[in-house]
Amino acid sequence: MLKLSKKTDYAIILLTHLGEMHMPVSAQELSAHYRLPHPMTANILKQLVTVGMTESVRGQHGGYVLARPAEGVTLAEIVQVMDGPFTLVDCVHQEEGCKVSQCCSTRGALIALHRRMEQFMEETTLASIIAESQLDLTSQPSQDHGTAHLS
Amino acid sequence: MLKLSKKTDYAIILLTHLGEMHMPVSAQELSAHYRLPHPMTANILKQLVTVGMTESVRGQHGGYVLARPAEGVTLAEIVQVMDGPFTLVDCVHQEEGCKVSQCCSTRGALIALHRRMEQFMEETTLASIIAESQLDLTSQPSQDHGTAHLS
DNA sequence: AAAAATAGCACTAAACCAGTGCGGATTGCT
DNA sequence: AGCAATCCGCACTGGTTTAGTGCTATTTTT
Repeated sequence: MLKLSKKTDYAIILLTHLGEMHMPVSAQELSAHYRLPHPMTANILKQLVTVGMTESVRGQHGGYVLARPAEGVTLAEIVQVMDGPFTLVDCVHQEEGCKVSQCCSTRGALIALHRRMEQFMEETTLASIIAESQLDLTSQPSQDHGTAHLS
Repeated sequence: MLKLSKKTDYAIILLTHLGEMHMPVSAQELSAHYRLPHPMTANILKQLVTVGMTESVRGQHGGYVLARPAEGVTLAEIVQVMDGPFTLVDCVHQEEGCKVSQCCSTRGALIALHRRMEQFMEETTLASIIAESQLDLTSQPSQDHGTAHLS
């Protein structure tokens, strides 16, 4: 299915939240705020620590902070960490072409789509997500979830 | 996982092939040519008939043909038929916003990515895939028919 | 009648996803 | 010192999806 996994989706939401804060936020708070199952939230945050995207503060009033500025965290990286390497179709990463390359006409088109997605995800950072959401807040409260700013 | 299912991938390949031919091609021939499991191939082609993308010719020397000109069959449609509706994240299709919309900053960016992918898939037709592959043909003398991991 | 092909079902094994649980370590507060 | 909040690391489970298989019937050509 051409779909982000829930874990990836959650990770994006959580990281974006951390990017807006400048003090540790606990898994507890995050799961309550977004109504996500607490163990899920905790697992995701733990995983993000192990790959160096967040840092943790232990003990009471502890929590998580972004390990790097929000400008430096791309959507591509988040997807890669949570979902594994992005591979629209397997042959994208088979450098010498698939085994039936001389009769398969579709590789070019699929790789083109793959590249476009990849590029968009590379360009989109937590900072740009935050910036866009700020715009929406000022213009319209809830209709017409502003789209095109990133396009 | 952000990936096309194998069935979708196979469908694209098979339809592209049919788009290049102008006579019925049997499931037998197709599965042999691309080294795909025959029952798989047959199932996919049958499914494509039921949704009106291909037509079948029964009996000896029968097979499948495109039901419509290759210009009118989009990648979006194929994905939709084989994989179900394209939904990068669930909230893309929740018109009134997700339950935490007022605190979720990420919807805009994900919808932007979704729209881009959708647009590319709408623009890409079997005809354009075929056209592109014709260009590549000028430089591919590979002669390897090992296993068929095309996707 | 035999052969080649599609039609329509139903089934299975394996992988993956989403979510849960628990015992332990670390820190802050009282 | 003791307690509570919090992170840490690992393992487990139930359910869904994917990929692939099988069988019987029907249609058409030779």
